[in-house]
Amino acid sequence: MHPTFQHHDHSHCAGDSLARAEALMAERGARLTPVRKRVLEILLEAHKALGAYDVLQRLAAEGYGNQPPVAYRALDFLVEQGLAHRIQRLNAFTACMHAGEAHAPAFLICDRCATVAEAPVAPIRAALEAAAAEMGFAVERVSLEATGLCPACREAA
Amino acid sequence: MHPTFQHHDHSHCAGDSLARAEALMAERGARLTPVRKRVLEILLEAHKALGAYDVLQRLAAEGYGNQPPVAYRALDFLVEQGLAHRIQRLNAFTACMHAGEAHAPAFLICDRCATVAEAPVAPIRAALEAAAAEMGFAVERVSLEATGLCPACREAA
DNA sequence: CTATGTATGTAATATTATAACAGGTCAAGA
DNA sequence: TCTTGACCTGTTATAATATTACATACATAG
Repeated sequence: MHPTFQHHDHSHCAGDSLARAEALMAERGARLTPVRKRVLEILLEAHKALGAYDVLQRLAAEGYGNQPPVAYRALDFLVEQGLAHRIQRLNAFTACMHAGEAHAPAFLICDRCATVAEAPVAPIRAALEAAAAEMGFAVERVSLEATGLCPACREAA
Repeated sequence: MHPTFQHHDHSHCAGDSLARAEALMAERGARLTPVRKRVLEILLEAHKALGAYDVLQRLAAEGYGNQPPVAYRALDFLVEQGLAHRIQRLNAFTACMHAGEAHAPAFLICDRCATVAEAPVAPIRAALEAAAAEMGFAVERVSLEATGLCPACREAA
């Protein structure tokens, strides 16, 4: 089974990711400011897709600004930097589990518990780009999102 | 080059699709009422993704209801019946070019002109399902959307 | 220290989508 | 024929998501 769906010590993987993010940002000269860092932590802690307003609520509760742009800006920054992904289907955001690894993510979204896993699908992206090229279309960005039931919810059902 | 991106007599392909849609609905005992039919026509005529409110505006101009649910309900019906697709990335809808054919669509969305083409990617879906299955995840629905430049806009740029 | 670019805070508003209910249409069965 | 029930349409109201515009603060290079 994929790690995302296993029971695991969550504070661990969150801590690792955070450390990696800080290293990456330092390397790039990008600023992981307090708001941005906190937003990333929030996403990591949640370990599922959160809406911008969910994030905003938590920020506000901690003394950060409580207007939408505060959340959206931080989230946009994280997405640009590859530290988070936007899940179109859910109008929501999730922390990236492979920051810096240059991956072509596919998302598996559980309809029940809203857990989001990243599946490895580099070959799929290659196939799509080939098909598109044949049609004369130059692909820039791909989003591949599947809904269904994760192992846990599958058992429960 | 793919037909969608070629210059073509548009009223033709729209007419064909409409006829096919009517046949399909008759076969299934589903009701392609005037609003629904008109919405499908609007999508076919536009030949690109339209937002629900774009559709609504045109409906209202023609004497149909002018409140959001009028558009959303018709669009939802068309999507359920496989006569249209929802493009998550754009919060928009487009007529299906292969109604009734049981296809797993991938969408190629031009960043410039917003034209949307359906690319044939059945094998891709199969690959994704296999990868997901290995992780214990049961896929129900997939959306695969790529942005980039269509042939025409590519030349223009 | 001060000019510059970048980040944050806030108010206002735009865009997308749904809930809840009333009335109309139509076909099947009493 | 009349009634019933399913479904479609219309409308009001509101929720949820996202952006624009502008003011303020903050870091840092010159």
